[in-house]
Amino acid sequence: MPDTDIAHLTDRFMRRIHASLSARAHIFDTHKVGPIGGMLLLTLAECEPAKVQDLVAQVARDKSQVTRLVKTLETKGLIVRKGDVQDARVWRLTLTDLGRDTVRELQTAIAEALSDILSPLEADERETLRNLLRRL
Amino acid sequence: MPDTDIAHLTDRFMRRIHASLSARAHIFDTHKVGPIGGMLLLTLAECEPAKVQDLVAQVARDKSQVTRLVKTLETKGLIVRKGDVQDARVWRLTLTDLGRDTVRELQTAIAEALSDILSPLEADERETLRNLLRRL
DNA sequence: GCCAAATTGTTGACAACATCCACTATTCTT
DNA sequence: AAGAATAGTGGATGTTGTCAACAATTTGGC
Repeated sequence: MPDTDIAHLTDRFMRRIHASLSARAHIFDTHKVGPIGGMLLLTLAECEPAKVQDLVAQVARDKSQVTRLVKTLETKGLIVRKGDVQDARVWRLTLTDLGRDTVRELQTAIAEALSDILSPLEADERETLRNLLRRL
Repeated sequence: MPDTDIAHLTDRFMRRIHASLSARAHIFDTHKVGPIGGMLLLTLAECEPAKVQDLVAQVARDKSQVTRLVKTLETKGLIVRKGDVQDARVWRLTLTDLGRDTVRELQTAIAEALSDILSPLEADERETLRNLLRRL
């Protein structure tokens, strides 16, 4: 019963991250990728070459949404789609050089924002937070 | 730098809560309050009688959005607005009996969803998670 | 080999949510 | 009393989320 407020606290935490990032979006989001577009790029940097389905699983969004975002990212020249040789249904997504640059910018921006927000926590506390979240 | 994934993990966590709740929304959300409408009711249950501004601060949303949600909650008969005696600009928001019932339903629904999602954590671990989040 | 079932990605339609800005009314400051 | 600040409302617009339908392809049983 008292666990209820965890949802509220998490929401507030997420909102702070979002606000902090969009506040300086004009600096790093030069391609107007948006929050979820950024997430896609970041996860793509770890799953490369990924299927659309991989991204769907990672970012936990509807596949239709991912499809559309992938399309806009492609037209912006940040990623490329190649047909898979084994399965004609799937597209293999990879980052372009431009996309990789964008990923680096995103990573430093997020790191800055989080080090700002997480400042009240010590290093080991952040570690336990990360571990707890990872186990969920 | 390695703190970057905390944002991603938190997002996934929040999405799981949201999905778990909307999956059974048809059971408890009889008045179609929606996620943020529910948040407003829950926080109102703790700040009563609250100003719109209080809710804005608590749920970290734009005030115009809160205004509109408050209006729909009022027309649904879940809350009532009374003019403040000391400050003619502010409205004092209170829950109706119907609203209080809804809050109870929401609380049990969220408790169920969270006990589901938080099941991999022990009780003391949930406690530390809550404490860490609260300090942010 | 064949067919039903499942999977992958795409698209449309629409609702919910978010953001920005302007505006009125009221209070506070000095 | 004048100007700045605050509370709440409303419009306009864009983004994100959800649902359902669809074609193309693969998979598994028989």
